[in-house]
Formats: sequence, structure tokens, C-alpha cells
Amino acid sequence: MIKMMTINDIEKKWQKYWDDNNTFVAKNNSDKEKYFYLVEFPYPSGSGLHVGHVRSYTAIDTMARKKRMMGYNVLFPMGWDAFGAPAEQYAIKNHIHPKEAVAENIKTFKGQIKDLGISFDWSREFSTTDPEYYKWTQWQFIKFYEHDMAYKAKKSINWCPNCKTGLSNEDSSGGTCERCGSVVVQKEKDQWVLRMSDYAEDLITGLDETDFQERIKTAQINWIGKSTGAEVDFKIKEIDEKLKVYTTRPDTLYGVTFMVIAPEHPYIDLYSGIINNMNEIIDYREKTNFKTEFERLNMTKEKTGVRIDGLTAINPITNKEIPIYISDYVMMNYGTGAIMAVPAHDDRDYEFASKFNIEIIPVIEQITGEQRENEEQKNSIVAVIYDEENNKYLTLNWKELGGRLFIGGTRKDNETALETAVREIKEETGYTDIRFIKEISPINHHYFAYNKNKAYEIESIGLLFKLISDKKETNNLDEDEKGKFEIEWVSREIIEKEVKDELHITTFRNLLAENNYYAGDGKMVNSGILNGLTNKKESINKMLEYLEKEGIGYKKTNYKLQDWIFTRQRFWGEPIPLVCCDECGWVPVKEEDLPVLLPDVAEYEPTDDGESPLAKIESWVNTTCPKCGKPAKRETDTMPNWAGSSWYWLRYMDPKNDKEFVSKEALNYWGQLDWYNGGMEHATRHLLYARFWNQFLYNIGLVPYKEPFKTRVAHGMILGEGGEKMSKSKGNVINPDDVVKKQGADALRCYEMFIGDYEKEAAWSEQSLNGCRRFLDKVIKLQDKLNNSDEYSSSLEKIINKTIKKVTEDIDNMKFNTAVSALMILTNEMTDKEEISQKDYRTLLTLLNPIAPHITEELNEINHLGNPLCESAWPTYDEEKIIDEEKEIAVQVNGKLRGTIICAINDTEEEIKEKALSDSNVQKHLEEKEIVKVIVIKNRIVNIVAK
RNA sequence: GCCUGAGUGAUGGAAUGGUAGACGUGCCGGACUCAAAAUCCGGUGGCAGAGAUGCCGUGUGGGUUCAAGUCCCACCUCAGGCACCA
Repeated sequence: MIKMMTINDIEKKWQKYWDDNNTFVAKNNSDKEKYFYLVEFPYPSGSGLHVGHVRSYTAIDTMARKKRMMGYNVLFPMGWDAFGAPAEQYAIKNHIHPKEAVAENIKTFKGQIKDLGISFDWSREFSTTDPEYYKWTQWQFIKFYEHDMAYKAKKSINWCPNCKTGLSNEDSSGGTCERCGSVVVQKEKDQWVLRMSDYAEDLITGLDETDFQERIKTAQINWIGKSTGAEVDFKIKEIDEKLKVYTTRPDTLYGVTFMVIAPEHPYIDLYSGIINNMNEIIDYREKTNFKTEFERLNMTKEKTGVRIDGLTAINPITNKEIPIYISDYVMMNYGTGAIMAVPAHDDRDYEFASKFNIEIIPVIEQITGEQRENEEQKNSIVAVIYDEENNKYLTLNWKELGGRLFIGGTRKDNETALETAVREIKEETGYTDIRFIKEISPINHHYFAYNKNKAYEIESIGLLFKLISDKKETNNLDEDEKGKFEIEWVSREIIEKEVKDELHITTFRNLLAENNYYAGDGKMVNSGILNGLTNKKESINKMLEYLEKEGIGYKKTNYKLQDWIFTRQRFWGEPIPLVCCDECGWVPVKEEDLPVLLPDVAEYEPTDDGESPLAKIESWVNTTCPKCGKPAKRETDTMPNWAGSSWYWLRYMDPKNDKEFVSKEALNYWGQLDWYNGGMEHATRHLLYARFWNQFLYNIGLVPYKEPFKTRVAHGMILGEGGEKMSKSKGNVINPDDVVKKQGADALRCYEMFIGDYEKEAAWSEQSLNGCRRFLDKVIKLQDKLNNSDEYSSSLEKIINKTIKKVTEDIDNMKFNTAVSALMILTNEMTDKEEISQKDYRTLLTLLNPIAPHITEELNEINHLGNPLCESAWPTYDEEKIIDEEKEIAVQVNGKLRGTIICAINDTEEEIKEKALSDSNVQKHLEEKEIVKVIVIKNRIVNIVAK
């Protein structure tokens, strides 16, 4: 064996080679086709690189390296997202400037990444905290401001009392601070806000132009939360004023029996004069404001509320008077802050109505069975009797006549459902000592009676009874029913399994359900103009038409996406480049005066009064107005840490430009980002902010594409050895540095590519890592078998061609685990051979190079196989060479494998059939059977169907 | 609750509707060694059988098909996202 350096030395050697030769530096003007890969730039935290970073960096590196070998001009840059609280905290503690802490961390991160041999173009590196970079972040903020897309408003914002800063909706979802987990409180504060909600629709439709993973698209769509419905005005009896609500179900308007407004709804203060129980209401309002942490986190759904005494609404369609409540289950920041409540068809309204004893009017009947023409109408009941002692229900087993059913029957004229049920129970079973428990809303059932050749539409009411005692009276059955069924008490499980009749099983389930609201489709009842309709869309449209005609309401679309609160009361962020002048108001800093630099001070403590730490630095705050020159004050809030990452991919195209944020030429050349990888945790926030930002730039003509990212993929997390999330407290954190030192960067890379499906999470395994190192050892050993030939060995040619195809396609599809597997198979195959050719070996090394770049380069060099792999072409395969002349195919008899036969590629179907039938084991299974047909799928399978 | 995914050996995971379990790990047996590690060779879904082979087997229950891990329906479980959003 040729003497080799240690793995670590080899890796260092090639990393230096790539650096010295600018191997991965992308050119901004090239005849080659461009390709732009990006992994999310990290926040350089003090704890260093995580093995999770290694997974995604290696994956995209593998793709980028292969793409370069295929002749593309690849841009694969890296930088740092370094504004943010941890650096600030560290600085506060150690009385240094956060930029020093950041510089230190970047150094560590960069060293670690370099040790992995990731092919980043370091010539384009920058940090969001570089004044040369944040100058342009500020410049773009001014563009937002100039286009009226940024406004200052006193807003009730999410305030984290621990971090002492405001948060966006995205950063405080679930009512807790994303960073520290504290319960977020609402606080009124003047904030800069970007009109992101204007882009809600574009952010949804734009997704159609992208190729994002489905789960990412859904996450975004969910977050934006589009809903279509109507705004409807409800008159208030006592005053000349209307209460506007938003609803997605105007078809249920006839079922509205009360209204609810949010505790913060302005009407409360506005009409406090005529509200009789103001004290109670104010009391309630305060309580909801100070919900305990426990209640927030557990999202206790127990409904609370207070009826407003003095205000009564009028249902605009029934003209009935209905009460108005305040309750915290209605949010002020969505819709109109008021709802119409339909307890029969909405779970929350149902719960509220049950608690406050409000009338429930069903307007939609559930439908079972299939509708036919010329149906005869009937009223009927389904009665369920429960034997609590034995936990069983009474059923009638009609055997082949109708299977297992409950007691059913037709209602006679002038008979209530309850009367019918009691009568039928007595007639069919004889039981009389029963107690009525409840009755549920009717079900609209359709069925066809074959014995009478007639279709029925029945309105069936379900009733539940409890058995008190076994006392029976003799049943008096009709002649035709006698002896046709058995009375059987059975468990719930048996009922679920054996009761097939849709009406009966649905009734049973509804009777046992805790909440008797129905949110599905059905037949409209009690609904005036809508009565009889069975199509929800049609009902909604008909009602909308009516509302518009009467001037009561109109169509409306709502989004959950809110405007983006763009200010933080922190030191370590981009200063907002605006100046407040007594005469001129808010004035942007002139472009030539950008960037507005952060001052070099050593005190950054956030203040308790909610002011930014910058506010205390008077020398910084006091300035002159860019417009009139008079004394003025700077805005002291800074941008959120999402700002810098909202456009950074653009800067990579032209990172050194000091005239523009990026040149037109660079924008046109690099175009859209082709492949963007990042964590699932950024699928909503970062990705929405970035898309919004880019769409705005597009709309004002600054970038050529509306959608910035063609493809977005998210990697699965790497878990600790036990399958749990890696964390310091659990002590299961794997430090990539240690792995690199012990097994080498190539083994680590190879392992992380082999660990499993890239999109799914995977648990770390030391053993499996060893396996990958063993694989690389095998590849190294292969050099002992080299002969002098520079053609493929004939015995390997086929598998090499197959492997080229497999690896090429797998890398393109991010199926790295099977790519590695194919390379292992090839390596095993080569290991079995006496000798291998130079071309055999070089092809293997080339295919493996994107995954394990150091060792393959070294083996290529010391065995004099050719130019460095990073400067060579990706191998191609010959489709013809892949075809097997002979193939073993399976023979099945009635779908079961009974033998295998060897078939030549050009065997006719007849020949294959003959071979199959002559197989001894196949013959054995055909004994005493008649062949019905023989299915021959060439090159795949033979299936003999026999009886 | 709603929306995504996913359920396959001891284990990570492979399988254009066509021989389930590739490849890796682990385990068992063997070689080398004084011994161990490393390395190499063989075996490895379950049950029955000396073996040939047979039966069973991809979360559960149905269905479509000559043929289902794969397609359809219902359900169960797990993970992720959203969540009192009207």
C-alpha cells in the first residue's frame, strides 16, 4: 500500500488546496450556466457548531460539488446572522461591545466549518452586523417608509417582561416569548410596523410559483390563515348603532341565538352609560387580562363571560332579540372583534350556550343514506337503551334481514318522539322500566325499501334511555315481525363493529357524544329562505345574495397574518434610520449619511420603562433634521433580528458593492435562489418575512423576481443516541470537532448522509458512524488492486454504469442515504475482484467525492489517476451498458412466489411462459389445478392463475 | 380540534403496483492472534422441518387487482405545524 498521511493531515492539505486555488469562488460573469445554492446562515452562538448544521451543510455541499463537476457556475456562500439577544447578554455581563463577542464566535464557527471541507465561497462572506451590510438594511427600511409600507402606530403589542422588548406575532405564538418562554403581556406602545398583511394574498398565491416542500407550503398557508365569509350588521335595540360581526357561516344565520364581543371591544366604553352592569364587565375584563401562566399554557377552554345588561342585539334575519355577552374566546385582533354565535353548529358557541343556558336552534340536519327521487316522507325514532350495570346496550339482531340494529319505529300522527320510543320499546322488547335520558336533533335519513319498492326520506330522532330493571310486559309484535329477531345486549365495541346501518350507528354515536353540536354538511331546516337546501356552498351564496340585497352584510375575506411589528427595544440591532423633528415629523436619514452606526458604548441594559437602551445615550440621540437642519432626535428602537436575514441572499450576489445594495447585473445574472435549505423552525417566520420583503422590492422595481426562492427544503433534526433532542442538560450533545478529530470529516459527512431520509429526524449512532469509516477504509484499500488499464474492467462495467446513474439521480433528489448505499455496493463488488482498473477506481472516487471530498482527492492524486477531482467532470453512464442480458425473474402461482427462472432479455413471452411452467416447484403447485391464465410481465414476473 | 407527514426485522432504514427487508449497525459462528482489538469469511424476519420446502409476515379492519408495504375507504398510534381565528 502506498504510504499515506493521517486522515487529519490529508483533510487539512486539501482544504488548503481549495483555498489557495479559489476552487469554490463563484464568478459573476461566466459563460457557464448559473446555479445558486444556499443554506441558512447561522447565528454564531457561543456553543459552536451542532451536528445538525453538519447534516444540512454537507447535503447542500454534496449537491453543489456535483453541480460544479457537471459544469455549472455554482454560488454557494456563507455568512453570519449575528444581531440578537445572546451576544447582547454576553456583552452586558462582560462589559465588552457585542461586536467583539460576535467576532470571537464567528472565528470559532468558521474554523469548525472549514474543518468539514464545505465548499463555501468564502470570498463573499459577511455578517449582518457589518456596517457595510446593515447600511443597506437601513436603506431598504427607508424604501418601505417612502412607499408608506412602514408606519408608526400606538399598538397593543406583545411584550416580553423578561426580555423587556416588544415581539411580533410570529415571535410570541402560543402566548409565550419565543426566546425565553415568559408569558407575553399586552402593552400599548408606539411601534414601527410594516404593512405585511397587505401581502397576505400574494404570499399565498406566490407559493404556486415555487417548488417548496409540501409541508413548508402548508405551514405558510396555515400561518397566513385565509378565510372567506361575510361581515354582517346586527342592530342594537337600545341605540342607533350596529354591531358588525365576521362569520364564515352566513348560512347559519337563522340559528344565531346570542352574540359575543371581545373584552377590549370599543362599544363597551362607548356605551358604558347605558350598560347597567359596568362593574361586573370591568371586573371580567381585568381578570382576563391577568390570566395566569398556567391558564395560558394549558389553553384552558372553559368558557367564561358576562352578559351585557343594557345592550340587546336583533337577529337581522329573524328579527328576534338576542343577548350580547363579552368573553375572552373572542379576539379583538381578528375579524371585527365580535361574533354571532350559532350554538347548534359551532363547538365553542355550543359550549358557551350550554354553560349560560342559552337557546340552541339547529338549522342544519345531518344527512345519512342516499337520496333518491320520489321519496315518501316519514317521521321516526331510533331508541338506544343502556344497561349501566353491565355496560351494555340493547340491540335487535335481525340476522340476514337487516343485521344488528337498535329499536326503530315510525311516528304516528300526533305522537311525540318520546311516546313513539316508549311504545316501540314495549312492543318489540317488552321492557317498561326505563328512564328517558336525552333526545338529540333529528337526522335526515334516506333509504330504499326493496320489499315495498319505495324510497323514503325520514326525519329520525334519536333517544337514549337507561334500563332501571328487567321488568317486562309481554310484547305484542306484529305477525310479520315475530321471531325474526333476537334481543341482544352488547358492548359498545360490538356495536361499532356490527351495526352497519348508517342511521342507527350515527344516532348511536351522536347520543354518546358529549357535545351535541353538528358542524358538518346537511339539510337546512328552520331557515326560512334556505330551507331544504343541502349544499353548503349554495346556502352560503343564497344568504350572501340576500344580505347584500338587504344591505345587511357583504362578502369578506380575513387573514390571521398581522402587520409585522418591526421595532425592538434593544441595543444590538440595526438602528432605525429615521429622525424625529418637531417641525417636519419623521424624516429618513439621507442616503449618504447611512449607515446610522451603533454607538461604541459599554452599557446596553434594557430599561424597565420599555425604552430602548439607545435612548439613554444622548450624544447619539440628539442630531439635526435632515430636512430643515434644526435639532431633532433619532429613533432609538432597533430592528428585530429577522431584519438582516430578510434579504441576505441578495447581498451574496454582490457582497462588496458600496454603491448599491446589489447591482442590477448581479441580480439579473444570479436571478432566483435555486435551492434554499433551512430548518423547519423557519418555515413560517423567516421564510414569510423574506418572501414579503422580496415581493416588496419586486413591486418597487428593485429585484427582477417576485418570488426569491425556487425550491425550499428542510432537513430533519439529528437527535441524541437515545432518540431525544440533543441538549446540554441531557448530556447527549455530540461535538462535531471530536468526531472530525477521531474519525475524520469525510467519515462524519458520509455518516450524516447515510443516517436516513434527509427530511426526517434521525438519532445519532456511534456504531453506525464506525460503519461509514469502515466503508472509507475499504475504499482506501482498493488502491492495492489497481492495474494499469484505463478502461472499465469488463466484469465491473455494468455495475459502474448502474452506480453512476443511481448516484447521479439520488443526489439530485436528495436521497443521499441510498447514494451512499450504492457506493458501498460498488465498493464491495470491487473488493471481491482480483484487480480493478484505474478508470474503475477513479470513477468510484469521483462519485464519492461530493460526499467525502478529502480522501477521494488524496487517493486520486497518490495513485496518479488524473487531475484533481474538484476540477474534473462528473462521470456519465451509458444506458445500453446498464441493460441486463439475463435476468432472474419470479414465478408466482395465484400470487404466491413458487420459483424463479432465468430469462434472456429477448426471450419471447411464449419462451418465458414455457420456462415458468417447467419449473418443478411451480409444477408441484399446479397439480390438480386448471390454468386459467398466465400473466407474463417481461423482465419482471410471471403469475400463473390456476383453479 | 384542524392541517401535514409517518407506522416495515433486534436496530437506522431499502423497495417505478411485480421475488419485502437492499445497504449499514448489532448479534451468532468461523479464520487470524498467546490473548484482545482491528481485519477477513459465513449466517441472520417469525414458526415448523435434518433438508427440500411449507405456513405466517410491512399499525388494525375492509376493498380494488392476476398481483398491494405501495392504490381506495374506515380506524388506531406517533411526530411536526396551527390552534377559543368565528
